[in-house]
Amino acid sequence: MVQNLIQHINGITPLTEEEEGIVAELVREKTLARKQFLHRAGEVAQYSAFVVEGCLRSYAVDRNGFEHILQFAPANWWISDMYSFVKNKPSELNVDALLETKVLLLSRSCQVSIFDRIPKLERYFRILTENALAASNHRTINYLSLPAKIRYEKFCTMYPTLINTIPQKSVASYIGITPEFLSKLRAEF
Amino acid sequence: MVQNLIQHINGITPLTEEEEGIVAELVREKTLARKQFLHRAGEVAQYSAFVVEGCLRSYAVDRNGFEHILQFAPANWWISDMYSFVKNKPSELNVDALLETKVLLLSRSCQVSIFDRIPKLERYFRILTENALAASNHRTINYLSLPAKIRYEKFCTMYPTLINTIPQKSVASYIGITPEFLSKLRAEF
DNA sequence: ATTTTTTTTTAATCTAGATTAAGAATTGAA
DNA sequence: TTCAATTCTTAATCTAGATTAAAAAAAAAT
Repeated sequence: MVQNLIQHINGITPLTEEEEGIVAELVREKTLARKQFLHRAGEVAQYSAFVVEGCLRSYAVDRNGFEHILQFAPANWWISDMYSFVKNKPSELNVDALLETKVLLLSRSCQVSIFDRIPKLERYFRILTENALAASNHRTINYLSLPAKIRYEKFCTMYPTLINTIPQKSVASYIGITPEFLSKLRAEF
Repeated sequence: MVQNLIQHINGITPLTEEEEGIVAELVREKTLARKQFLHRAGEVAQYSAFVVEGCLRSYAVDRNGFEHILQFAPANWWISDMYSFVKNKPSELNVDALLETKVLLLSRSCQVSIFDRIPKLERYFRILTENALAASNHRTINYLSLPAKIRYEKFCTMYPTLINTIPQKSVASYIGITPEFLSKLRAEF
């Protein structure tokens, strides 16, 4: 389990064996059943989760009860409610499991305290956050400038694995359309 | 000029006088005329810019020639094409000045090399990037779950200063509607 | 295996917001 | 100032995608 995370970190900022040991002590393993929540809207997000196996999602529920997915996290991705996690304030996102999922949990206080002991980890998270921001910007531009059909096609090429593992209505929620309309788009091949 | 940046950094990770001196040597001052480009789509973004005075914007141009604004940067904000700046690849964004604007430029190579000498600066940028990602996530959720009228109202309360300094069509572009439709929304008060 | 729940499809109708086109108002440049 | 360019408004028409409703299909749970 922890080995997956260490490999991921080593791919960005190689650690010494001692540092690897410290990382292993910082995180806590957890298995989430399908539909089990990691974080609920209104609470303060205590943890950021590294997905070892399975898939999580974060999403908001609007005033009409519709869900809007912000992020999918398949294996080797981090997920949290960044706003809540960083500001230590309650926020609007839920995080739950789309499938049975194994995660490693890192609390914000652990994370922040480790940055002084292992600056490499501050670098690791700095780089991950830069990448996430670049990806988020790209998504925003897509959303502003492309019609639904092309957003769907791009989703398929971007997340080929997810297409076959998560329900189609989740894809619709992520790309910002209704499941009925996605069904219609797919019917046109 | 540089003093504005140093104050901004000190608000997040206080620097020693020596460190302040190093920062001052790293950045380059520049004044951009209204409509002057800092970065053009298709080129690699060499610089991240800290706005001292005025306002920049980043935007993409779609296949029909329409502009879609990703970010405004008024005083005390950083702006760049994060994807291009970080990956050192050409990207799809333009950055130009909405008004005459004074900026401080920091090259990626300078930035990265300074992280080893002054880890506080890596922390500074890590925190800024976390905040930017949280804000970007919030915008995505708004875009997925709120109608145009409410997105406009939120924009007005979020950026009260901008409303009176930038053209209304730029607001429309940012919130993802046409200028004609924004005009119609405003007519309903 | 059977039942229940969830997901997907289809189709008719509706609407938020786009498009097109002109004129009016602002702004900026010379 | 005056002229040219840009921005804003109004109004008619159009459309991508939403809504509503039901039935069909698939997946979970028992």
